[in-house]
Amino acid sequence: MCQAGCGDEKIAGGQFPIRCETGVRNVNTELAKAYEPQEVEKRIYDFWMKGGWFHAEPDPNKKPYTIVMPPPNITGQLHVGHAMDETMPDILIRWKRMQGYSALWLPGTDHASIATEAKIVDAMKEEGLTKEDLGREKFLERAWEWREKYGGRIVEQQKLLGLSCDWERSRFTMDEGCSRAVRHVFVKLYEKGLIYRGERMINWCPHCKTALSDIEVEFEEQHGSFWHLRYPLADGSGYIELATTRPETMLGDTAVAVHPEDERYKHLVGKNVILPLVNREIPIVADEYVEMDFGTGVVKITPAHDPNDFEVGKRHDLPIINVMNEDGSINENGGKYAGLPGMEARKQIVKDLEAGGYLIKTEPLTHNVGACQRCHTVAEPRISTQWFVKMDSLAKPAIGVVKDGRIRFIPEERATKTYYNWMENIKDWCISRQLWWGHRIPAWYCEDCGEIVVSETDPDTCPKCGSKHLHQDEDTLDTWFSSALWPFSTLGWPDETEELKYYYPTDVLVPGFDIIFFWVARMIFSGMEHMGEIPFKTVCFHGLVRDAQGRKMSKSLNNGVDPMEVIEKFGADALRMCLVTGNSMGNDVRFSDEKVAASRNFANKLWNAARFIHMNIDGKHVPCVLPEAFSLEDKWILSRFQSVTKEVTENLEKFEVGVAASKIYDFLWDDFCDWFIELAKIRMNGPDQADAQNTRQVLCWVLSNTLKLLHPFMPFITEEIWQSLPHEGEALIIASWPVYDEALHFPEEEREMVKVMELITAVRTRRSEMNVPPSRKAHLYVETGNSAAFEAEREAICRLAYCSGLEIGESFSVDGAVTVVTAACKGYLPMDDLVDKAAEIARLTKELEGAKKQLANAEAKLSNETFIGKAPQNVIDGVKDNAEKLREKVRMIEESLKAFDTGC
RNA sequence: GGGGGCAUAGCUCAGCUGGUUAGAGCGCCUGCUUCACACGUAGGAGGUCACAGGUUCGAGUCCUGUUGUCCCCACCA
Repeated sequence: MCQAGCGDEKIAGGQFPIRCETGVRNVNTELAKAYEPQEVEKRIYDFWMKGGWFHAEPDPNKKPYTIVMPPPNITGQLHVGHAMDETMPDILIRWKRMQGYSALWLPGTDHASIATEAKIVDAMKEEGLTKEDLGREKFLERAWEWREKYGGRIVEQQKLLGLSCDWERSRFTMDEGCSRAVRHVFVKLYEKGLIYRGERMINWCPHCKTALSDIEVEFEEQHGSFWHLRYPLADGSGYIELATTRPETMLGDTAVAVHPEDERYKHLVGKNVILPLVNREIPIVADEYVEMDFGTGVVKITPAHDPNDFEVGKRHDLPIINVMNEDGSINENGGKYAGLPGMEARKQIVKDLEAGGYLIKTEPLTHNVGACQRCHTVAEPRISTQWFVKMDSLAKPAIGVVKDGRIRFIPEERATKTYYNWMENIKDWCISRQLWWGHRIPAWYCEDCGEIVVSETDPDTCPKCGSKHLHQDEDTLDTWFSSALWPFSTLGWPDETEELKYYYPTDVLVPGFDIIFFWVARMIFSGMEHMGEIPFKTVCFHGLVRDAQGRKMSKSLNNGVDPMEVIEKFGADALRMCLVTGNSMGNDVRFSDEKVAASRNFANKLWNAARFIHMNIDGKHVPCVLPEAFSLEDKWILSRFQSVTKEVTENLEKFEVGVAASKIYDFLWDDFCDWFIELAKIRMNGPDQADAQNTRQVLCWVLSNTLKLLHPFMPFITEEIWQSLPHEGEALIIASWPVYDEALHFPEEEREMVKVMELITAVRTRRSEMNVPPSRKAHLYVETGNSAAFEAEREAICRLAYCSGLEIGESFSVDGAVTVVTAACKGYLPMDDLVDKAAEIARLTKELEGAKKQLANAEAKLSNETFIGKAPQNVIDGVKDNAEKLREKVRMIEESLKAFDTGC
């Protein structure tokens, strides 16, 4: 309980004493010298949860501010990339919440159809089970169990990171509402003719046994072979030579193509060749797709297993022979090779070709091979019946809203170019997957009349023939089909909820660059199509988090960083701060323990500043309000605080989160701790009780308000300390964000204080250069035309510049003294025994040269008429001021040198 | 093949629409058992802002080219 009996209770277990409105506090002993985040973070998070401050409701008196979380996959646990995904928005949300917005930070998880299914299949393998053994229903039961287990774990980890999400509104891409939205969209697009089913060339993963969209295929450089083959002409007049990287596909060859202009082969066009091993007669066709310069200029055409060949096949009306099973093995069309797995077939076919004399040579070749994004199995192009979204009409408005600036990308140029490039060349989106875990396609086939029924509700009868024999399409939807609806499906769409009206469109999205096509682009066209409105106003792309050597984090390198370990070791605040300081949007970030340690040190610095203040206010009546009267340094720190408040707010508005963080860091460490606290010590130990009290109040006020600025970045430690200081209001998380106050801006006093600080630094530097220990004090004479600031800070100068005494005046003549010169004054330190006159003269001469050079520079500028004519006034004034200072400095140095000459 | 990023101190990186003397963290060197903090404090060394041109009164910043490096898209069998 508070000594003053105000009844205020402490947040259980805090290291600091009770919080208290009156400012009277218990005297605290035995505070840990180093900040220990583990205990604090847990307790503070509970405190926030109990306070209900993460929850947002539509409120007509407030402006909405919305961020939806990129839903992490439920495949496992959080990695440091997620920490990046989530820290940035959490900073923005906490900031906006403090600014009084109804700030909604909407979390959730993604069912991640293919990724999750693959994991479950792997896990089942260990039990010796396959999907088919279990059957669809049992498999889905397992999947939901998986979701319970891992979805929950992710949320726990996000809480440890300090995310201030509205957990009550947490969503899952396969929950009831999202599933309804998915069906609604599917039916709507189908009815508009924007979803169709058809037989097309698609990418197929033989391992996952499903179709993939184009962007789910990643090209990897592989070392392979280039087999040069000879196909005999049917008329026995010779051979035609060609080369291939996939000899097994020859089983499905239905032609050989050459370029129509190729003189070497013109005479052969129209003739036939005998396909070796298969003995099928296939034509030689002419097609411009063939590049004359590559290989022999002859291409074998396999329309069923190559997208280009498929096109050639269409142009020449070639038969399509599918020779591959779902698992990549050769099917019955492969004759004697039927049943062989792809690689086996390749080996056997090469062997047989060689034996038959059809193999000319084998060359090594590095080429790009498409692989499944999930399992990295080589993807096979394959003809198959799938569902597609027709893209061209959807892409147009999605390009438009970025072009006209309704949606802004950051970094702008880089992101928009990438986006346009993709959107403008977009192909139809293959959305069906031969998987079980996901949204099942809402299409039913009538077994009697063949009618396809696409419906939001499960149909009983065929609307065409009335048959009851309907079966649902076996396939599920691409996992991104549901995440594309995330910004509005999570707000209740297709219902017209209050939330949807209030919070949509959302404000910012903070995704990684890697999902610009998968997710960002698709949300944009979905938002436009279904809501008629953009899904978000700004997209801030962040870069990749790399390891200390700059390598991509990957399982194979085992260089991934577990954010939970980092939090355990350094604290969540340190991790969060580390992820944003010194970074700019869109650029990759290197992660190292040293970097987190730097942020941890900052937390500790803050902790100790608070500890110092507690040592001075505990047990005393210190309200956290500004005093009536300010000293020079009070005005200086308050004025600095105003500037920082203004700048940090502006930086956040421009999403310059890294710059904002460094400004708070510098202010707190350099200005507040290294200068203001040091100055405060003098005043609080001095005889002037009123001034000592004022000092305490200013210390409290500045720290308390700086905590507000820092809170979005380092929420835990700031809340902990803020609660321990005299404060108004329940919690820092809902305190008002500081607003720039002109009444507390003192530019003149700031400049005066800087003069004093420059003198102190100059003296310290000179002493340090001469290796004088702080214990050895020296008298200081300060020569200045304007003594007010130096007089006001007399005590400070003595203490911080290690003076035994201080005299301030217009002119001194001091023998055997070390001289320091700043822009505003000259100081003498009589240290006869330490003064090496020759060295002093050399040093002063060097300094004079430097000053003269700078002065000449400035004067040259000022005498340049075009500069005066064209440069803005503030720049000219700056140069003028600087020249004036330099002239004074030159004069003072010259004077000192003269004194040495005359020996006085 | 097309597009883009990056190149600034020993290392990792900031540097907004061009504007006074280019900054930070870490590392390094030198003082300091100063009554918040050695996860500290006070100083110091260290940069031709990749290279070559150009625009401008003025360029780390804008333009062109060159080199190195990384990424994205396309996918020549």
